[in-house]
Amino acid sequence: MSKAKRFKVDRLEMYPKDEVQGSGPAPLDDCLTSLNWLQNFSILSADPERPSGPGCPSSQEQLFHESFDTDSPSSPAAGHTAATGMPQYLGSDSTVGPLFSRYPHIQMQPIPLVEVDYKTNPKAKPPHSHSSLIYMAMQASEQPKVTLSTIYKWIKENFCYYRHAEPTWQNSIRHTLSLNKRFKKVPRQKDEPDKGGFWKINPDHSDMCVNRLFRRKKRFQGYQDTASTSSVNEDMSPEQKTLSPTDSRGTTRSPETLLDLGPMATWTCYSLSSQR
DNA sequence: GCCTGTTTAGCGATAC
DNA sequence: GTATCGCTAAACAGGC
Repeated sequence: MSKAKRFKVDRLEMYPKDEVQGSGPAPLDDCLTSLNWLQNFSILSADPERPSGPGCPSSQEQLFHESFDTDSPSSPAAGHTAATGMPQYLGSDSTVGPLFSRYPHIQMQPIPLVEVDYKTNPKAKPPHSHSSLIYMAMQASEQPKVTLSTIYKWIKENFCYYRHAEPTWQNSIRHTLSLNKRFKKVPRQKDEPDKGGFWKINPDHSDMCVNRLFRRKKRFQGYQDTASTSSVNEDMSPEQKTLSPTDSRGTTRSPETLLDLGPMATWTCYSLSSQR
C-alpha cells in the first residue's frame, strides 16, 4: 500500500465519517490561536480522574483542548518536558464505547494509559513541526542567539527519535531556518570561535508564529475529502498507529497539523475486522 | 571531508 | 482555484 493511501486509511479509521460530521469536538479556534503553549512547553497531563459523561467533554476532547489552552496548567520548564508530551490518552468505555458502538467494524481495544516519552522512545517521532522544534530549542537555550549545532543538540537530547533517525532531518532544519522568516540569521563575529552563524527568532515576524502556526485547524474537512478511500492498512505497526500520526510520506503531524487529526488522533489500538 | 547555508523542486494538506 | 505551509530530497557553494 502506498504511503498516501495508508494515511488516508489511517484517517478513516480514526474518524468514522458520520461521527465526524455530526457531534465532533467543539470548535478549537479560540484555544488554538495562542502560541503560549509552545513558549511554556506545556505538555499534556493525563488525568484519569477527569470527569466524563453527559455534559462533560470526553477525556480526549478535554485533554486535547487543554493541551493548547493558555489557561491550562503548564508543565515543567523548557528543556525538560517537550519530549514527554502528547500522551496517548485512551478513552474509557464511557467515552469511546458509544462512539464506536455505531461502527461495529471498528473495534477498540482497551489498553493502559500510555504517555509517550519522546526523550527515550526512538520510535516516537515528535509531533512538532521543524519550525516548532527550532523555536523550542531557541527558547530552551535561554540565549538571544543559537548555533545550528546547538539546535541539533537540543533536538537530539530531547527527542530520541532524532538521535536514531537518518540525518536528513538536519537538512530539513537548515532548510527551515533559511526559508522561514520567523528565524533570522546572525553572522558570527570573527573573534567568535566555532563555525557557522547564529540564528535567532525574528522579532519582525514573531506574529507569524501566533497568527499562522495554528492556522490549520479545519481538521475534519480533510477526512471527508478522503473518506471514500477504503482499504485496510494492516501493514502498519502498532507504533505507527499509536505514536505520532503521520502523513502520506511518513511525516509526523505537527501540533498544528495534528489538529487535523483531532482528539481521536490520540486514540490507539484500533483494528479493523474482516467485515471491512 | 565535513559542516553550514542556500536554493530548487515536488508533494500533500489546509486556509482563504 | 490559489496561496500558503510543512516536509523531503537533492544539488551546490563556501569555510574550516
